Amino acid sequence: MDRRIQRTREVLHQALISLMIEKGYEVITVQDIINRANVGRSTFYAHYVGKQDLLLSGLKNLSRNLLVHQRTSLARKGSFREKGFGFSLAFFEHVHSHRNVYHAIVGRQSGAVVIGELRSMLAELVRNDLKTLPAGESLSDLPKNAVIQFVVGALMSVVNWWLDERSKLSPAEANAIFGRLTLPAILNPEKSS
Amino acid sequence: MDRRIQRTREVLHQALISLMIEKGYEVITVQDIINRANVGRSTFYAHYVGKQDLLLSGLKNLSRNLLVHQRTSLARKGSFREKGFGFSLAFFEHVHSHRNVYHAIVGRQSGAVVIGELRSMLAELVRNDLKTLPAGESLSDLPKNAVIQFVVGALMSVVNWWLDERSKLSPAEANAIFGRLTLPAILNPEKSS
DNA sequence: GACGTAATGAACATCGTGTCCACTAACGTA
DNA sequence: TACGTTAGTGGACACGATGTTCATTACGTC
Repeated sequence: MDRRIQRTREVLHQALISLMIEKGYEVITVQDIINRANVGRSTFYAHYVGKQDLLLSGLKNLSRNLLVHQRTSLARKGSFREKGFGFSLAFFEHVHSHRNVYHAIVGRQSGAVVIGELRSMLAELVRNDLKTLPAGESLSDLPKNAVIQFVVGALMSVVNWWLDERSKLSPAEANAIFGRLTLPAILNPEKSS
Repeated sequence: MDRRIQRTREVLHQALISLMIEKGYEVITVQDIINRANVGRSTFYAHYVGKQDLLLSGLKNLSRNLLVHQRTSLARKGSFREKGFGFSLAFFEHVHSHRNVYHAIVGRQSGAVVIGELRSMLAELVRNDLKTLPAGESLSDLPKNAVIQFVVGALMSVVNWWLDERSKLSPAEANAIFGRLTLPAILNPEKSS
């Protein structure tokens, strides 16, 4: 691909991210972005239809990243009960290393779009993980979609809290809390031990 | 209070709600609202600073409503374990009777603001309810704020799913699912029976 | 080095915003 | 009922963001 295209897209993404950290996604205008990126107006529209388009194209990376982590985790030995969700630790680590951006995304004043996109991304991962549950190991009389939405909501909530607490805990610790909150509800208690 | 003021505010609220049902909150403009309400532009700005202000003032009703339900529930006899959260059934019922609006609010394309407001409202209620837990009856080594955020997230998730499923279940049934998903995590299992 | 494509920037019409003001209508009260 | 007060009206205005167009220039690629 033409280097000019790569450079332009890269600089636009960087501009968006730095602006999100400063003021939050919602209030950013296309004008802000092209000013920060030092790019012509018509150039922007030659690549993206608007700021939302630019944002979503950036989330593709995250998505690919998490899918890889999930796959390696699923490949490991051990039951679901022992491992928990395969992607969640990777997610907490990703949040941690990009916590500036996430703070702008998840917190107040930002990102119905982003959050919606994140949720449907995570829902996909949760659905994958739950598929590996042998029949009888889960409380399967709960509607599956309800469970998936529940797990995603719990994950977002813990992340939200974690970021608000200035991330005093490590990703692993936060992930453990997530597990303790969600696993009791979806695992069959009698089968334990 | 002057009748003209009451009428103007009422008609503006109605306009906002009907527009939210039609197109979702985000894309509504002040122009839309005053067209629908048939009210002068300057009149709108004499009452509210923008569409968000109008929206939030409408949420006050819901908030008062839920607080009342919670108080009557707390007054009833019975342990937390038996009753669950005092406000949640009332909330599911409120969602059910205004499901058109909630569908526009919770679903895609809408309401980072509304959702944020809802969350902090619900967080307040959850915090109240958790205060009634006698020491030792809960898994208190989990950070309290994490638990609160978790419960709120779970509630929003179940509501979200419930609305997406076209609300085939009754409010009571949805509330039961909510209870089964969240209570196991926050109640001390050994103390049961 | 020549060709093709990307970037530029300036111009433009359009739309929503928020404010202002002189005028009119409706209200509450004495 | 009459009167003073307050709310609503509608048109005008400046401003800023949007999204498109086009002729021109700069840059990669082969």
